[in-house]
Amino acid sequence: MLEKKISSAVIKRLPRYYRYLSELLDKGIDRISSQELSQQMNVTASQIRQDFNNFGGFGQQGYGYNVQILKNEIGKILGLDRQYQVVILGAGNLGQALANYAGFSKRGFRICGIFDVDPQKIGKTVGALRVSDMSELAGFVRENAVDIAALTLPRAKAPEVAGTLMELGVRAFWNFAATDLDLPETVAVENVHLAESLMRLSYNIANIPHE
Amino acid sequence: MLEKKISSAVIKRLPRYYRYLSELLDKGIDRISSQELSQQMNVTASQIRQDFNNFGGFGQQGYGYNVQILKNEIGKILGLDRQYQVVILGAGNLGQALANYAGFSKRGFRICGIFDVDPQKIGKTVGALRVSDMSELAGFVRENAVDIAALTLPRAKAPEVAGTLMELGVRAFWNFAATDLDLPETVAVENVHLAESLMRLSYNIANIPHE
DNA sequence: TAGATTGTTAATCGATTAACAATC
DNA sequence: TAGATTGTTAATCGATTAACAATC
Repeated sequence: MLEKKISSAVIKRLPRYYRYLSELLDKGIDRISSQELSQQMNVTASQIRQDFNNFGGFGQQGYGYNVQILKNEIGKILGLDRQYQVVILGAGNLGQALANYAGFSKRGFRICGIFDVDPQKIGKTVGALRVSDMSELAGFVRENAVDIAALTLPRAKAPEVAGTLMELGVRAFWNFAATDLDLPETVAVENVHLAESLMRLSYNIANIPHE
Repeated sequence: MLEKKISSAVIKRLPRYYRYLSELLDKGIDRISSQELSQQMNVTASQIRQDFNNFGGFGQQGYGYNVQILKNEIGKILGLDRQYQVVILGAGNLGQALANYAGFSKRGFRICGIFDVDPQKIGKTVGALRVSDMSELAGFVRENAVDIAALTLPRAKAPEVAGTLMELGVRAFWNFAATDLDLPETVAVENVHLAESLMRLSYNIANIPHE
């Protein structure tokens, strides 16, 4: 790709735009200016226009933005115009919660397998799936063109399992394990470190303004 | 407080330092330089020193940092030197997963209640807790000095429940609902928007370098 | 003392905001 | 045409990196 590199600050904001645009659409609003949107989202209108213009400008002078078009374009940028096959590694509480969450499949993220090493969990039903033995993983990944692996297993096991998956061709990791994966640049890693999130919250408890 | 305002870029990095320092300590390493730490964490040594110096400098020239002391200091900054009473609002998959996760209580976050409106769920056992009826919430919060509310309920209900909790004196919200809460500056809000995290991952799938 | 490494100032880089000409 | 609002350039602000004097 020869397009200008988009800064990660911009990418982080796109899903939030997408959410607000979806809500506007649900309310039947089909047109919005950067000014109005900035008030609803609590950001500057300037930033909104700069962000959208990274991708070529979806608005029209004197009019604003068409909500449906803008939402679609941002969806395409985010890769939401296709399906993804997702496997979950680790059938603990969090893995089961992800497997049961219907919202993901609605957005094109199809959870097609869930794996564990614990004989107590293997065979158990989670949502529409049956928990498989980790030993069946390699065959499954080869047969099912898996796009994304969600890692909801103990942090000690995460790097090794991620490495195996990478060798099997998986190119994206949604990492819930409390460790950094340190994979090559050619794979995508998105970390969700809940413990770190909770620490930021406790920091803010002690530092909220005016107390 | 008269201390210099710490930028949120710094705060976001503190929990990761804390994690690395904990791991070093587990390995029996009791001393580290910004240089060594920078290599392990993949950041610049300069940034590490700048970050720590926001809080007064915990190192010693010619020596580096004492891992135990540094970890303790960062822990204190993050507010990890005390206990927090946590209630979970919404006993769905995610609420149950949080309630069952032992790691939080190890760090001083004591989950003391879990609430739902669904009669099917009320009375059910989750970890060591029994799911309570949302109608008992007000009394419970008043009696238990609740510090943090984890919101794992549908986004449509989140703002109203958060408002109620705020009136009851809760000053911190760990928000898993796919919406912005828009509460006053005097309360702390930490958002965990899993759907947005997944969208960033799918963006990166289409934009990993060299493909 | 000599060597190492911090604390801190200065330089650079990047992101955000402001301003306005272009244009629907 | 007149008014509105974008796209885009320029100005500002803040965060990161580099450099080095202070000091253990």
